[in-house]
Amino acid sequence: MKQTDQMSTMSRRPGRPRGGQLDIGSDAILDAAERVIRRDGATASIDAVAAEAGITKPIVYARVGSRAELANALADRLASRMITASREAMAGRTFTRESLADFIAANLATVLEHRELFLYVTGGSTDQTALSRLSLAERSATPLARALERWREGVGRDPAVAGSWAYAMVGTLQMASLWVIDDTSPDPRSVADHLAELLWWGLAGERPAG
Amino acid sequence: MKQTDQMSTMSRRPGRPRGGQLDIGSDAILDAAERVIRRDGATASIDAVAAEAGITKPIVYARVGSRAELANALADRLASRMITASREAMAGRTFTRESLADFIAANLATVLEHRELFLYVTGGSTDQTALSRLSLAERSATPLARALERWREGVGRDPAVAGSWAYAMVGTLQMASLWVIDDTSPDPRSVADHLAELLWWGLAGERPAG
DNA sequence: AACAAAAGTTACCATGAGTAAGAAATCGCT
DNA sequence: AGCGATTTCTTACTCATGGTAACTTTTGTT
Repeated sequence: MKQTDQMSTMSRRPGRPRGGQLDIGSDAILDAAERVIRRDGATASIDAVAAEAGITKPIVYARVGSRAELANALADRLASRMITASREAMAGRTFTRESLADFIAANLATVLEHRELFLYVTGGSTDQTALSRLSLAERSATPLARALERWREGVGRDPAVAGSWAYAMVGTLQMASLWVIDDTSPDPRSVADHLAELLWWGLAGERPAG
Repeated sequence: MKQTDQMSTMSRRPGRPRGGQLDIGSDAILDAAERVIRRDGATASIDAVAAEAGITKPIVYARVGSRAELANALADRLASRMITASREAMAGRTFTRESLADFIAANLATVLEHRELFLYVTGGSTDQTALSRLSLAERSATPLARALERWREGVGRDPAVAGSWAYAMVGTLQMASLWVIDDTSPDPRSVADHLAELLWWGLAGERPAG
């Protein structure tokens, strides 16, 4: 135990480390960022992330880039978890109003599991441009839009609505997530049912008889 | 013209001003904030707002409060403009799919008129809690929820969906606004038509015959 | 006239993003 | 092997900004 660089709380000496390079890649930094955000909330600083990863700030910049790029990478992770949860909820099921409600509920549940991370990636810093604030949205909306396009073509209806519908659903989910997180809403399952009730008839493309 | 405090670029001397008090209220400060945000974008600082109003930072804090409270007050203004635009678009019309599309288009147009202000109030600073990020949403969602509740009761259907539906519509509008602002979307009128197509059948509460 | 209260500006502090400068290891060339 | 160039870190800094304390001038009160 005479080695001094075993503990993550130890500070390394300056200069190139023995062995040529630290084995801390961007994945480990993103893991550390998630831990810090979960612990300290969405105000987590880059310094705190670096400390959690056992490194210093300039390494964070070297590995993952600026704060906006960090948020972007974390948005990717959160989006892929939401997509995974959605797929599981829909796996092998036909598209019905019930499965739509379960799809929405799965997304709300995933956001609730990652409350602070969601606030971090959607909150963004003030200087984030409109484009960068679309990042999380795009990651979810683009595959959704593709799926809607194919389906609309399949049922012989105009596929041009797909993009708007995908962003509408993502916006609905984001706002509903915020509402649920804030705890002024009914329970998530009810919200999911209500949203499915709203969206189902339009999505299904069926029409009143009259 | 021998007075020295005519120009807004002049700096006043310290101490209580002659006459007892400056005649700059919170409205004038909010006006200044809107000008600065329109000119400099959503990154406008409190100092810049104060300078535009011809005063200094502590006065901004005395009159309107912290940055979050400033954003809140500006959110009120933007929300009331959107509500006004909506009312004008819907005035004296029955609720049809066309009027719904016009309602959505009016909201998108208002956001496009106040592009940077919209980004300022929805973007928020990193430390804003979930609750404060709901502020603009709440202001639009609450009256909308009331209207939906009354209408659902009127047609004899469960009014419990009103809250969820209101937040869904606000979320849809916010995300669509962001997409349209970012200029990667189709033209706003098409987006409005697509969104109306999605939402109309659920809102109308009509059902397929089969 | 003297003093307290009010209402500003200036000057400051704290924090945090991002970067330049310095230190210790490795690599490459003779 | 020896030694400078390069790499890869940490430290230490700059800069911008939200927020506040300290100071200054006018007004009101006794």
